[in-house]
Formats: sequence, C-alpha cells, structure tokens
Amino acid sequence: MPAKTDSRPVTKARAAARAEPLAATEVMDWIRERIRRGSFVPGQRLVEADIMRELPTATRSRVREALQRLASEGLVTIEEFRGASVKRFTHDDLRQMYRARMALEGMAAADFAAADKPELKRRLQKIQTELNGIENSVDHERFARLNEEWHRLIIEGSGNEFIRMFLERLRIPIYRLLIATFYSARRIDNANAGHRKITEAIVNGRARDAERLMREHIAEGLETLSAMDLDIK
Amino acid sequence: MPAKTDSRPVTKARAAARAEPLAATEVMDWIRERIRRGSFVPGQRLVEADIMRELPTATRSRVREALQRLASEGLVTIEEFRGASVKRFTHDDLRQMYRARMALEGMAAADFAAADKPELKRRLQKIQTELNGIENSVDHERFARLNEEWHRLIIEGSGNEFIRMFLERLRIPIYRLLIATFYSARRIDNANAGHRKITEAIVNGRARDAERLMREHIAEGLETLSAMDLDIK
DNA sequence: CACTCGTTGATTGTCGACCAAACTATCGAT
DNA sequence: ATCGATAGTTTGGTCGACAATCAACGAGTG
Repeated sequence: MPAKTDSRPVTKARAAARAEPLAATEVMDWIRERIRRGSFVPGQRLVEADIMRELPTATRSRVREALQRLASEGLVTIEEFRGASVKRFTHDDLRQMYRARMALEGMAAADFAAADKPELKRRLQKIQTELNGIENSVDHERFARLNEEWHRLIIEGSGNEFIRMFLERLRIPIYRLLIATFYSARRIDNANAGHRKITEAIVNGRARDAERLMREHIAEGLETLSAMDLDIK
Repeated sequence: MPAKTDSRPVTKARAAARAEPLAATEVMDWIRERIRRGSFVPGQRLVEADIMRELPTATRSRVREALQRLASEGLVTIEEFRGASVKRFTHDDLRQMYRARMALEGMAAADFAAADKPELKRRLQKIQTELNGIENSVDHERFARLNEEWHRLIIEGSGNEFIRMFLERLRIPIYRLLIATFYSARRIDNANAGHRKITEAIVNGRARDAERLMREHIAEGLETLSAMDLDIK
C-alpha cells in the first residue's frame, strides 16, 4: 500500500517551524531498502535508538510504527521486550514463496493474456525485444532491471490489485536471497528462452499457455536457486 | 498474523493496579469482527473517540495502531485528516479476489494432494463425510461452519505459510459479502458435489485434478455470487 | 435571496515525556 | 569459578499537549 502519505502536503508554516518529519512510510521504506540491499542482515536486531540516530528526523513513534508494519508484512519479527530483528528465512520458506509466486504470477499471466489491453501488450513486446538484444551480453545489471520490468508489467497487465499486492510482499524476501546468486550466462539464456515463449503467448491471447509457461519459468528459477545451495542464514 | 501479543503475560502488579488495557491486537480483532458481522458498514467512518467510548479500556494510541494495521490489511482506508473508514469493495474487487483465491487455493489443494500427510487427509475425509451427511438438511449454519473448516484444512495441508497468510487476508472481505447471500439449497448441493470430488482427489494424491477441481469450485462460487447481483456499496 | 468568506468546533497527525517490565552485563561474595 | 544481586539498557505502553485540517455555521455583501 504505497503513496497516501507521500501525498501529504508540506505546509509552509510547518516546514518553516521545524524540519519536515519523516512519515512512518518513509522510515519503513528506508529500513526495507536496507534489508533488501543486505546492509541489515537476517537475525540482526533493529534497535529503535540506532535507527533514530541514523535518521535524525525520525522520532521514536515513527520508528516503532514502521517496525510494526514491517512485522505485519513479514519482513521483520518482533519479540516482546526484545524488539525487532530482520526475519530469517529458511530453505523451506523459499520453496513456499516460489510456490505462491507460481500460483499468483501464473494467474496474472493468464489474465493478462485474456485481457484486451493492446497498449500494455505492445510494451511487453518491446521489453522482450530489448531482453533478446542483450541476452548474450554480460550486462547482468541491465538484464536484471529489464527482467524486473518484464515481471512488473505482466502483473500490471493482469489488472488484479490483490495479486499485485501479494507478489509485492514476496519480492523483497526473494530479492534478498537472489542477490547472493550470480546469474550465470547459461541461466540468463534459459530464463530468456522462457520469457520469449511467455511474451508470445500473452501477446497472442493464449491464456492457458501463458499460465503454464510462467509456472514452468518460475519453477526453473527455484531449481536454479536450490542447485546453488546458497547459505541461507 | 496471530499470536505474539496474545502471549503477553499479565503481570500481577499491573492487573491489580488497573483494568488490563486492550492491546492493539484485541482492538483490531474487535473492529474486524464488527466489520465482518456487518455492524460497521462499508464507507462508515471509524472515529477514534467513538471506538474509545465503546471500548473504555482502549487508549487512543492503541486504537490508532489498530486502525493503521487494519489499513495495511486492506480492510479499512485511511485518508489524511479524515481518519479511517470501512473500505468499500466494488464488483470488480470481488472478481479480483476470487481470481486470487483460485490461484492460491488451487495451488494449496495440489500441494496437499502431493504431500504425504495421512493424518490430515483422514481429517479431511472425516469432514467430507459430515458434509455429505447434512447436504440435504436445512442447517445452513452448520454447513457454513463445516465448509469453512474444510477450506481451512486444505490450506493447512498445503503447508504453505505464505499462501495461508494471503488467503487469510481475502477471507474477511469475502465473508462480509457472503453474509448477504443466503445459500440456497441448490447451491449447497452444487458446492458439496464439488467438495466431494476435490476431497477424493486430494486423498488419492491426484494433485493436478485437485487443483483443477478446486479452481472450478471457486469459479462456481463467484458465478453464484455474480448471478445474485448483490448490492455492493 | 444566493453567495462568498471568516470563525469556530471537532477530529486527526505528531511529538515528547514518562513509567513499568524485561532483558543484559557487571560485580561481589562464597 | 559459580552463583546471585544490582544497575543500566531497551522495549512496551500511556498520557497530555499542540498543530493542521476539515466541516458546519453564520455574518456580511451584491
């Protein structure tokens, strides 16, 4: 649930009176980003006072609220009188997340394929072309960005706000695990072969194929991850 | 996201000093229950002071926290300086929720079927037998309870905490819409015919069938709902 | 009479101080 | 060295105050 607080108008009187306080959302984003990038590692305790030191304009109430919300998102855990800490995910959690992704993103692909949204489909095709253009390059950074954009577009194309919301909640934990994985060139090839087929199915309105292929695509991703046997703390 | 705060120990000193204040979780449950039962109707504003009047031991901070969390659950919306109000769901929201349910509960059925959990499967079979026993009765109340138990058990059987969490978030909004719908006897028959087939597929480990049937079952539910053309405000 | 524009009361947003409860580390006695 | 008391730290939670905004109401003007 983004925005809302972002639209809070900055009143002149207030801005003049004191430094604009960080809304809880912003504190939340800051912590979330740190978790995503790995500067907060799993198990690490998130001490309220420390966060306030690093974000001087954040007050304790804000930090507390942010931590509460992150806990309800499942990104941190809160133990009574011990405070918040970055949640540890097990190998089985990863499997579960991927199963959920398969279900949700598969459905999204199917619904997008069945929908009459030529403009969005053109954009998908465009991204696909870009992806094809760099699949043999070594620009992993760029591939990752386009890859994310490709997935995001399909979710948007499904027009399902609930599916979007749920997948958003899976994104960070999964990403945090993914940064440990160096995409091999071979993996990129495989992934993009899958992408191509999915894009084609969506653009041509073959909903059932789109869903099946998307599921296979995600399942492959999980297999690659599992094969790497990354050390999940 | 249950528990956690429920485990808060009631210290003697505190309990003696004054009435135990309601934790945010409890306020949340109270509001949620009211929404579910329809005593808070969509669009209705949830004024902090009013809630404090009705729950004398609840403090403002707790009420506010509860509302914030309910907002992040998507059950209420918060507009700045206008406070919280019960979220209105459109007809299209309903459709989206059912699509998400199809994806998630279908996957849950498949995973349960594929899992080696004889004890849980026996319990499912037992509930199914009970359901069969009353499918021609007029005890809608009891059917509804068993129906919920049946769904819950399949989700538990999938062993997927994320899917469970997501479906939990869909439950209340959907239930709130469902109470408006009096299950017709015919609908009960149809529903239970679906149930029987699904139970059988799960117990016999036919994952693919279980998923397909569960999807059809939920899709039927949506159709029934749509046909009723209930007035969603 | 309709319309604009302050004024006022109600409600929410935010903060900071305060205290209690629980955890944690230190230090002393045996 | 081990155990237990003790002090400091951190979190859980409340309260009161004040600012910002909204909403309703009424006065003045054309």
